[in-house]
Amino acid sequence: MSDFACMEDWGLQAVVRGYINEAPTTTLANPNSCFAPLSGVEDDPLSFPEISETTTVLDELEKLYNPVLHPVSSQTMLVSSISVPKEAKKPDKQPSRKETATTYIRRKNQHKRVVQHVRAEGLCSDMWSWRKYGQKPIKGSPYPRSYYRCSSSKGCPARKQVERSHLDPEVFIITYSSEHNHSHPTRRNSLAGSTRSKLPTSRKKGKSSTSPTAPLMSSSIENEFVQSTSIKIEELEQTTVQDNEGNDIVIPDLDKELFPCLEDFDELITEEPALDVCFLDQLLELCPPWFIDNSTTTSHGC
DNA sequence: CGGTTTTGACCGGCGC
DNA sequence: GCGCCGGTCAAAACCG
Repeated sequence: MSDFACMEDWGLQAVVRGYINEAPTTTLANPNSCFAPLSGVEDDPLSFPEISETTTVLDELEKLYNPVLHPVSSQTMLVSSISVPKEAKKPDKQPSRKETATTYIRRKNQHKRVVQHVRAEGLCSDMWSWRKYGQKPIKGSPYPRSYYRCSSSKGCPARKQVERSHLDPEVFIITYSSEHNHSHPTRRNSLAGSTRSKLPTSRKKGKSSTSPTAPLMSSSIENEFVQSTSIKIEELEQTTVQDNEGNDIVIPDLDKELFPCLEDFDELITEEPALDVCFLDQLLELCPPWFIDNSTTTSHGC
């Protein structure tokens, strides 16, 4: 029986609110980082304003990014990424570091971190290949956290942490740290070892299966998503979404049609948080003149 | 053979 | 200084 059989009813705001209520000074950024290497955004002075009142801000953000998020959502990417400021203020009278997302995030290796809340089926959020190098039980959460490093290139400092939200097991919290020092891989290096049995088989050497990390979450399920990332991305030649009237709209492969390389696309979406304007403005620059001429001023029809 | 996952041990930061 | 805890290492096993 699948762990995700009942994973249908989680809403965007529920996820984001749940997080932000715990971390009131978080900053939204990079909402469509589905394609992005998730470079750190807290250094960017153009980052979104700080969120204090989550409900209205989130409502507006949702409206703001609807045109962009909808295609992303259709690829099961659900929620924007959240960047935690490097110098998270120590809240007054906060019980301890283990209580909030902000606190446990601001330990060592704090250069650039981007946190995503993604539903299980949305874990195909990047095209890098990752190698799991550790798993730890996290205090306060029934689910362990898995640690991945980029295996696309030797020496790549990129890291990724995946854990399930203890608030809702449907939601995976993905934390990226550091940046890739190489270009996007076109294919995974190897699939060897990536399709092992989901059920934890007893290890031959008598290593105890009573590890505190073992039964808490079937990491093989999580790994399956992580490993299938690049494959799923490769399969995304087109994306079909529905407009307000329920008509299917085929979203062209922007990477292939508009951007000479993915890095250009990454720069666009990481450098310009105000996607609804800046991103599309730059997009328009890349469009042929005849296309712009035929576009209305408000539709951002690209 | 070359890649992966698993998992116990170790290290270092942080709070008390 | 001590203990807790998160992050990483590394050996062993697994997989194509």
